[in-house]
Amino acid sequence: MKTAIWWIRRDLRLHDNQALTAAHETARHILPVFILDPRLLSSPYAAEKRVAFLYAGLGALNASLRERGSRLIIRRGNPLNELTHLLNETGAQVIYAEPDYSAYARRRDHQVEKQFPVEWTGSPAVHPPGSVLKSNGKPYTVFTPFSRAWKALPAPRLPAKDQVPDSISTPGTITSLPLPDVPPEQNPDFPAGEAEAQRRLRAFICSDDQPINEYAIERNRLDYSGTSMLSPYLRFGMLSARFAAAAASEKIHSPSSPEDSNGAETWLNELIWRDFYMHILYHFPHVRRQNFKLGKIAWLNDPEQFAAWCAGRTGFPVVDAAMRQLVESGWMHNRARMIAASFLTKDLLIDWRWGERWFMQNLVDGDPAANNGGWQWTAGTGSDAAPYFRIFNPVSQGKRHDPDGVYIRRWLPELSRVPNEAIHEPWHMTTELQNKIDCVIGKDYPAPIIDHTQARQRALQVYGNA
DNA sequence: TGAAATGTTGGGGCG
DNA sequence: ACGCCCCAACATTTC
Repeated sequence: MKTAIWWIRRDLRLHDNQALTAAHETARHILPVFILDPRLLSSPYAAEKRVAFLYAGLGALNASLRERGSRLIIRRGNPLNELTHLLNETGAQVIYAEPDYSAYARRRDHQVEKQFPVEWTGSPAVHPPGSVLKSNGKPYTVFTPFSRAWKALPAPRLPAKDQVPDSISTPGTITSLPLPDVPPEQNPDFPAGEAEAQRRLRAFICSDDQPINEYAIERNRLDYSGTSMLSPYLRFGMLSARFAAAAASEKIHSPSSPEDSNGAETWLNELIWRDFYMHILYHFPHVRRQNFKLGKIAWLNDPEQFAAWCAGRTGFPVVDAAMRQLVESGWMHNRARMIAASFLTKDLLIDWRWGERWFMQNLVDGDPAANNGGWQWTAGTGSDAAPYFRIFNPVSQGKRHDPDGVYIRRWLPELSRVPNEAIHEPWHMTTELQNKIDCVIGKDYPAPIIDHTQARQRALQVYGNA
């Protein structure tokens, strides 16, 4: 075979890339193609920061392709049309691509495979949807048995180091749009590209301090970077999920000390949750629109309260810190995601879909499956969701996971002078103190927009009816 | 990967 | 020594 298209979608990497490997093994020439799809780039769920991260990732991928004598070909438009043009221009005989699982992606890919020969290979999941099923052939809807079956599959193994082809031949005649401009300083916390992803993975698992060993305990701390912060890289496949899982498995089976496997186990479990939600979205695509379970919930959907939540002005410090972290940095600690989501759906009784959309509009790592799964979990409407009566108390969550208010002060500078005793409930400060530290509640920082105790009772009532 | 309400236990103060 | 109360600490149940 002469020429193959490597259609890149959410696998912006050369390492452990099965589509690239398959193309390289069968074709003399490879066209690495990325199609900018206006349907996705201007969708109501698109996020400026995520698009910037994607563009920066395309730049990084292009750079490593150039080191191998190749380059990235950028097109813009409807993917079916663009692929038609490319196949006509180049005479390529086959397309290699990694599957994707959202409803839109599957419709798109189905159209393409009806017209052209496509070889689907690899997966953004560790174990692709369809590969983890109950003995009756049906998908799991409960996490624990899912994870048991997942772990019973052959463990993913680290691919050989020399697996990345050192030379990729790409015809020079094919035209490409220029690489999209990356707004400067857009994602300072997340430099794009697989080199950075690999560096972070190594720092997390292999470096001297090995944060993964403490992950079981420290992952819940908002004021301490105990998480891997790899989600954006996994989202765009700058890190292969299979590669990450293999690294975690290796750590579990040969830990530096026996108690160290605990952290790696816990982290692997999070990768399994990621797979679980991809499988759920694949088997039950309607979850993007509807509750997986529970009837209709009588949401209040107050637009002003929603705006306050989005802006981080609810008057509950840990919630507001989380929401400001999201908007300012494009990322939110997972514990904070649960706290913020519980507050929106339970305390404010606002439809989880509103929160889901806001997260998608702001998260660098925003992924339809994981984000939807997380929201339905917290709302109590998902498969294997938190029970409806599990309602987070924003004050006690703050005290437990940010005991000294470091996280709160990091994102809410107006509270920087509030003493530790009051940092989680600043409305308890005396007016004298408020004046003295120049942080008047209701002026410099909002008073709580609801009474949590009453809101909790109300949520139990409303959810009880559903 | 909750939190609040309710129940139980046991030590210590005290008459 | 004993019974009684209080209440913190822990356990269990409920939402």
